[in-house]
Amino acid sequence: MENAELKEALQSLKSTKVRMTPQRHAILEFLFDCESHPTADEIYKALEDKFPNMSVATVYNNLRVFKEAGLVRELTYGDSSSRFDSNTSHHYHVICDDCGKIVDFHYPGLNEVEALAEHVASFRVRSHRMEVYGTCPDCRQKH
Amino acid sequence: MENAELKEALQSLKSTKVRMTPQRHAILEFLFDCESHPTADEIYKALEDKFPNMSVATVYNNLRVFKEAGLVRELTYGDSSSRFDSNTSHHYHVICDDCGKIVDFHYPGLNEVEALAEHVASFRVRSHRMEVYGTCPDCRQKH
DNA sequence: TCTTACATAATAATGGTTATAAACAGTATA
DNA sequence: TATACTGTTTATAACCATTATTATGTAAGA
Repeated sequence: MENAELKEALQSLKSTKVRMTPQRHAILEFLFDCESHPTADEIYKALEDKFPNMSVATVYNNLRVFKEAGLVRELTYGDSSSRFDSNTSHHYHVICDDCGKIVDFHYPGLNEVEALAEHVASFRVRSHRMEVYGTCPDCRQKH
Repeated sequence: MENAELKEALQSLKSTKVRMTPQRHAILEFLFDCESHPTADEIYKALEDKFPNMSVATVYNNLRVFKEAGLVRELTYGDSSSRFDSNTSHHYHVICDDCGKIVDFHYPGLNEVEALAEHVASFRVRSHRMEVYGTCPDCRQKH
């Protein structure tokens, strides 16, 4: 199945001097097809069949490249390692504190938050991030 | 100058089996007097005159103790080290993508977000987190 | 005083991330 | 083509925030 957002991302890289390589394509493809927010190591492991010789540094380097190109967002949840998210779809997540399950969740109209922040802090605002934490139905039953 | 919130925090620790030590008092005092959101290392360095023999581990251990007691919040952002915030009352942060500067930012009425998430995901919602990202005035001038 | 539980300090270990250097590959220009 | 140039990958070492370990110290209770 084709992924339109991936195509768009690849296209937008062509306008920069960032070269497309097999490794980069695979990392991007994995990220855009991925439902969750993988860590760099998870990406690395997911691609080691396809690229047995790929270095971890390559994953990190390219994630940074994509981040700087605005295609990918880095999220830190307080556990040891960063997670990465293809930055295209604007939705939020509800996260279970117990089992880590992530449920998508649409909520409109936080543009005003950005506008207000821009005003009170004199920042040029680029984006925002929001998550809701709680206990999922399954974990609630266990207790 | 006295700090009412610090007193309150010290008081609330008495009801637990957490012992008050000079190091703990100093860490708490520094955090509550601090305008910014220091890292563990910044706290460590700020107190090394007063406690030349204090271990970094002591700072980390006690920050965890305070966190578990609900007195301190740990903020994990993209940069390498965690930051700690004594202001546990609900506020949000605007973060500079370039230099990491953090500015506090009050915004009312995201309770409805929790309510909606609770409804659509059937979670029992406990909390939420939001941050706004952009470029601070200083970094904007540099470019 | 003896015992127990909690704290600190010093140090080592862990592990995610980044820096370095050498080999490699695509691109442009002559 | 040949050559130079720039960007990329790989492998490895280094870095650094955080945690684990262990020995020592200290407060509180019986």
